[in-house]
Amino acid sequence: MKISELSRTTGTPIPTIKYYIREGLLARGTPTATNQADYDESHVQRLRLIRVLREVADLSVATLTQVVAALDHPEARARADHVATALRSLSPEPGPISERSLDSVANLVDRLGWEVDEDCAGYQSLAAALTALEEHWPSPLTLDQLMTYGRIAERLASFEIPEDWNPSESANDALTYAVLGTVLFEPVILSLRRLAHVDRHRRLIADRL
Amino acid sequence: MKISELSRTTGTPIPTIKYYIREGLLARGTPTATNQADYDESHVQRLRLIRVLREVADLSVATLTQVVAALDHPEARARADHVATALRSLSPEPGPISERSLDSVANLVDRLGWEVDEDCAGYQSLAAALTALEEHWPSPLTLDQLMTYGRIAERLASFEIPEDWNPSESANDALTYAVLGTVLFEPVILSLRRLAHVDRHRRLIADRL
DNA sequence: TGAGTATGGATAGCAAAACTATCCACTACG
DNA sequence: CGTAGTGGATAGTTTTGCTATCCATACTCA
Repeated sequence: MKISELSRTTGTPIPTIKYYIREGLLARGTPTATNQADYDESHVQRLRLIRVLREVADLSVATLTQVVAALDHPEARARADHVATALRSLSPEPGPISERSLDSVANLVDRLGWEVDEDCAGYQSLAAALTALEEHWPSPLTLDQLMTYGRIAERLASFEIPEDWNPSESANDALTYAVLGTVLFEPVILSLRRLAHVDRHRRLIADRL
Repeated sequence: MKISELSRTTGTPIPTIKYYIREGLLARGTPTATNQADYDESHVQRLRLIRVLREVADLSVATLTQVVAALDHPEARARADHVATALRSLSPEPGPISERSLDSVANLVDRLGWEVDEDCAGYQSLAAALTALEEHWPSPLTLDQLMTYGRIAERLASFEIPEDWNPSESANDALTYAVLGTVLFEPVILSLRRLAHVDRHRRLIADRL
């Protein structure tokens, strides 16, 4: 497949494709002559992924570099760790983290019985989020409140990854779907929460009259 | 209070403050001479809010324009609508929306018994999120699955806005807290979900051995 | 076979966003 | 009185994410 066809099937301008190649987001085609290279299905897939992450999830090219590094680097580790690494690559380094928040997270994870690594997806960004909360929100979040959030997250996870879930054939596909699922489902959850808040506000105010 | 003090107490450089004023995010000080103006506590508050929304939530200045418009524009509408408007201003216009997705949202809201406006916070962005899902995720989301998400969102909302919740004294404070709470708590929820996913992956893989 | 278009690779240019710096006429303060 | 600070305007800077141009070569098809 030539670059023009790659461009046509993915709807991405040729200069943009060249740019992604320069930035290392997309592999070079296999060269067939000094100025000729061949692109295949894997390029189409990758390019589609890049476009979704850029346009739907609004990830920066710098973050995408991390993501493709995680995808292309299926080292000899357990499958679960892969997913953790891929997901972690989605959030470009978190803000400042306080000791207190880090303790809270450790405590929470312990009490929930989760076995997660300290540098896995969500761990540091949760600590950063709690630090921001500490700093800018009037009342501190108690461990009990955090536990409630944690159990809701558990409920979400067990609903989203059913008991009979099977990892895809290829590890690469598994990672791709983990990444894609994360960025596609998060907006759904957040929008629903906002909607639920609006409804609850309305309800409580109506009750009061 | 002079601008230098405003700068010192909020840690924002003077040129940046001037920039925010130019952009309409911050009110001008009350002039006391041709080149002298007075800033007060409300300026400090607003500036702090701006910094949190910019640095923690990474909102664009354009979006902030919407937010402050919502905050400064407490028209004669019900309190709940205010909150809905303020929250809506947080998500700068959503991507493409399909008919199907819009129907799904209407259906869902109906079945959940929510009474929310079609142009309130979350409604359009949920439709956009579902459209993206339709387009980029292999299996479509059934209404039952959506309902499950919806009920989890309800649980979240009723936990976060307790029965005895009281709107703050001033409407402006209420809106500010609604906005601030939204951007501060969303990362907590998303991080926890990612953590829960990692744990569940690990668990399922462990079970399989 | 040769005219015209396409290709890969490099380099330069561009537009938006979010500041940042400079300037100027003035004022406030010690 | 003089030095530092101020409000307002205008211009410059940096980063990001593309686009556009160039050139030597190669493919395409009349």
